[in-house]
Amino acid sequence: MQLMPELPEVETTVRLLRPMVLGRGMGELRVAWARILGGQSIAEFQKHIRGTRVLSIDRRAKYILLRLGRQGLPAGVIVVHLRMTGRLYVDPPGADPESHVQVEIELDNGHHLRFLDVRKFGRFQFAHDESEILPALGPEPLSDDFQPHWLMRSLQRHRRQIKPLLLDQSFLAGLGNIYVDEALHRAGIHPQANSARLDAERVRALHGAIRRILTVAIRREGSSFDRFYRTPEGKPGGYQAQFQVYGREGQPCRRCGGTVRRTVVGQRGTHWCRGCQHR
DNA sequence: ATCCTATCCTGGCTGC
DNA sequence: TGCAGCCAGGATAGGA
Repeated sequence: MQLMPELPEVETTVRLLRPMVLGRGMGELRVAWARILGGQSIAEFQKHIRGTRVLSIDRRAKYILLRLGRQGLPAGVIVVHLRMTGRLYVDPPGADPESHVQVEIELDNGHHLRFLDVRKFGRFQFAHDESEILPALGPEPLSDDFQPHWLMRSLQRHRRQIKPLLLDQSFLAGLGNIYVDEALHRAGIHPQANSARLDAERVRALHGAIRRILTVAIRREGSSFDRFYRTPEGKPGGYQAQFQVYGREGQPCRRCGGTVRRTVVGQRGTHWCRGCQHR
């Protein structure tokens, strides 16, 4: 079983990295797997970042944005996507790099910003402006833009299976397979329910479930099952202990006692409870 | 508009 | 025990 970093894992990464990178100067770049850079050459990337400082680090959807400046003026941004097995962290001087470190940048305090990615699906890209890289993204589920009436209208505008729709980052930004399964279970919605047919009560429940689950998961510093997701401090997250359905195929539902099932919906492994979730 | 498939990758798992 | 083959899984592109 894998863990793909979703909004809570990316948010945790950003929060823990912030004090380690803010204001730091960017030095020598080393790249093991050039395709991680998304087509840009190592030399170009190095030229762009050399002598810049980190002005800010933020999250948008599942992207990490490291904004850079030179003499206080904006000088581009590094856009990182962890995809499934990526980790971004800072090592102190002398720390032995782990295997699968694909990109590292020496910082002006001798530490290294390291991007580790076993499967190499992640991206670590430079752009003059993040708009060159970020695709169209829906609202942030923890922002004020995400309201029940917005969700109701938007669900009705589409007529899609609810799970693939919630995974669509241009619809709503930041959810992935795990938190969608958990949110649908909490809201009592079948993963294949038609988005346009959910009544107002279900939609309110879904809105509340998404907010609640993401908020608690961030508080727990995300979820980890295996060696993949770790916070930048190297610790596993703690939210996996709260999973109601994800990864619990064949085990009893914690709410109704029925058996948690696993099926495939929209080409994704999907965990749900027939007793709790209806179309 | 929506859905489906292939692609990118590697480690872990299954089955023999 | 060893090994070949299968599979997951986010995002995207291209075809139906």
